[in-house]
Amino acid sequence: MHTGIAGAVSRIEVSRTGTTAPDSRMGLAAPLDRIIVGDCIASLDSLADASVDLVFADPPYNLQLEHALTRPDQSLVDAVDDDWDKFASFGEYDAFTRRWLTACRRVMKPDAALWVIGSYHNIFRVGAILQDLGFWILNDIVWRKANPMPNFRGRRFTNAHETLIWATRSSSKRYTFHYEALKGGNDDLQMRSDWFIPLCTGDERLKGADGRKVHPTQKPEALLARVLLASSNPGDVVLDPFLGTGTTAAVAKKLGRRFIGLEQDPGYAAAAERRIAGVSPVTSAAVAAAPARRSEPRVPFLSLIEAGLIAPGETLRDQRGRHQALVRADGTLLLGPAVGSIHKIGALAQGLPACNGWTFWHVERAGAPVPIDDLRSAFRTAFKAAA
Amino acid sequence: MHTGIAGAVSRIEVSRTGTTAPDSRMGLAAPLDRIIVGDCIASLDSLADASVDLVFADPPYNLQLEHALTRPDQSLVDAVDDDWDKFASFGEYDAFTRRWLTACRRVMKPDAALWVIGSYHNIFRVGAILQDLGFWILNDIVWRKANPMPNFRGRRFTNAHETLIWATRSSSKRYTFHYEALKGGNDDLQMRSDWFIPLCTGDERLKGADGRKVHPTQKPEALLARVLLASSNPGDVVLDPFLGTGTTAAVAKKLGRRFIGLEQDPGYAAAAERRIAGVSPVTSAAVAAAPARRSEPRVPFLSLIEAGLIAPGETLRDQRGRHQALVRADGTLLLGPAVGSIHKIGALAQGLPACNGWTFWHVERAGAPVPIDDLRSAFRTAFKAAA
DNA sequence: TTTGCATATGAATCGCGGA
DNA sequence: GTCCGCGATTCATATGCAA
Repeated sequence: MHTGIAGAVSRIEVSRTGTTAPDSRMGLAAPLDRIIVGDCIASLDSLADASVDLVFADPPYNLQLEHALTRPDQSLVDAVDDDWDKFASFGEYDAFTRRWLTACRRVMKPDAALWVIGSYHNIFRVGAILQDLGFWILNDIVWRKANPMPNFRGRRFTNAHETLIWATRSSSKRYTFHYEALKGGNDDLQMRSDWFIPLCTGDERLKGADGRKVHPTQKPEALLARVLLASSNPGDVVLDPFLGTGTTAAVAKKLGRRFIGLEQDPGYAAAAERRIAGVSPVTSAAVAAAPARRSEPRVPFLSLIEAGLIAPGETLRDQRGRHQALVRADGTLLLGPAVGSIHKIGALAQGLPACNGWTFWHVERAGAPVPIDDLRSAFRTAFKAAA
Repeated sequence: MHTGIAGAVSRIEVSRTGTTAPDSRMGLAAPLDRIIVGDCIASLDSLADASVDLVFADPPYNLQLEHALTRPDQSLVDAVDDDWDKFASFGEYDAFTRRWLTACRRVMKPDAALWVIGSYHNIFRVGAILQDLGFWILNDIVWRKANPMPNFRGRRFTNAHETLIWATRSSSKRYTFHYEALKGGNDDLQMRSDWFIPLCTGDERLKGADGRKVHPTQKPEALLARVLLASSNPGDVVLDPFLGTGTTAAVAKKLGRRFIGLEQDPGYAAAAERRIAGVSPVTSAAVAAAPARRSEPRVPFLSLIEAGLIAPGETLRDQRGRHQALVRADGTLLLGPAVGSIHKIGALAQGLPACNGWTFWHVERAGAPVPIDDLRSAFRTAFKAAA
């Protein structure tokens, strides 16, 4: 599937703004916004420990595996025990998978995440090995293709999807996920695990001088964009160990992320280089981190009283006026004999184990109930303006 | 999760029309249209070689739940915490998987096929072991749930699908696939690998005397119907090694297939028996693929950006140009310091409690304002076949 | 009878930061 | 590292009761 593009390239500087990442314990500097041409494992081994925030991998389909699988003799063997000779090709693919995943794991920061995309030929093996290595699967995602190639012989279902696995380096709880941003771009409904995205065609598809596609499995930029928007921040370092013609790098540049691209094939790397050079980043306002409720500064309820937004002695009620509590000067609430935080007293009032007091309690303003969360927002706005 | 159903049952005859299959090389008769209560492996070992045409397996998923989960309203999610789903390690789960798959393989006819359903917790392991044992994967199928449980903490994508693997016993090319029937039931389009089917709820869901669900993971009959119609013939013997409350058997009976059901739990088996007794086979003329249910063609605003119909950084305006907002790369809008969906920001701009962003916002095309709803229509038209 | 509101629920690996 | 408390978080259906 090679075209006539480019010759031997040992290292390609992709961007004039390329810099290096801070030294790590290994004392090596990671080359940012560049493509490293060479063996994937060797290139990974040259990177510093804990230096990347996100990995996106589109690993190769093992040709040897394909060849071995077409052998006609498997039906003759009534397999109960493993026959090494028979499964040698799977074993080789597994060993390769284990090597590159292990190498990726080393260069990932502790809270980094990894994405892998594959089809039924390889994704089950990749997923099982991921788990064996200690990665922690967060979701499997289905890329539903808008326009898949039909099954010409009519012997199977149209292969209309590919599978992505999203996993953290370990089962530690911290990872990047822009939940609210994705929800906001989806009619205020949380984004599901099935994504409907067209194939990479038309102008987006890289063509050689002969008009033929440069790479057989070029992924759509829309797919990478959703991955990067969901699970990385502007400025994050995104590593693609099988860069191909550079979709990951192009989208990373467009969205204000840094990238490290590894590619064995100089032709692909050269095509990727030219492609990336032509990418203009979108404006920072279009990609700047959106304010998430979780990351907003904490506001003690007491601050609202101190700011005069709520008076000591006022009565708080729930939306429908079924529960009420008295505001004390110290920022606690009084309900019968009980004194406690807005959350504790809200939970107590409803007989529930927990409660978000900010959204549960209301004060009366101009004859209508106003959530105290609105007062908190006003406080934050005023505070920001003052600061 | 047991209900008060039934007591000890050693073998349950489900149908008065039950017969036995022809003797095999092992000289054992397979009990047809019956449920065998007992250990799955032992029961499989009691069946004759090469005696079944199709296997459908819904094995334990090995879910690894760490804590109780509550909905935002503090109600408790009734999770799958049954003993039968607990395994000490991946290694143990793998060994279990290898045992039952190997046992199934023996009782499958040479041209028989097998289906397994699972989630990301187990399906990668199952798929890899399938391949190791010599099964030949034909497709992986995605069951897209119409009404999945949301992700209550907003920490991941909604887990909106499960995966099925369809595989033959070996790489032999012969297997049953009713391509034309499925195509006919799908508006004369090839049936794709992503199926949109609702959860099993309402009257179809088996309830105990206490009104609670009998089985935590009962599958929808529509799913089994599509599987059996696609990959089996009337009169074929369908084996389910994890019958549960009998969906496979009930659909098999309805569609004129024979079944062998294995179930460890006498309570589940008894419920299945009663259920199956109430099933009437449909006339053979009516045994055709149920029309595919089409998902609602909801289009995320983000998809318009991904498709290049709107560029990140563009300005949206209302019809008369009195309000404007900036399009962000993630499909949210930016208005002053506020970031939110097209609906939220539309409402904010007008000072209204709600707004339909699709009709409110416009982009400029050829010097004239175009509602973004028109772009959505264009997107739908371009990809309507896949909805 | 119809309409509308309140409630129930589904295979789920479902916080985070400061002390 | 652990502990503790704040406070963030849900969608499509089905059903039952009230008006």
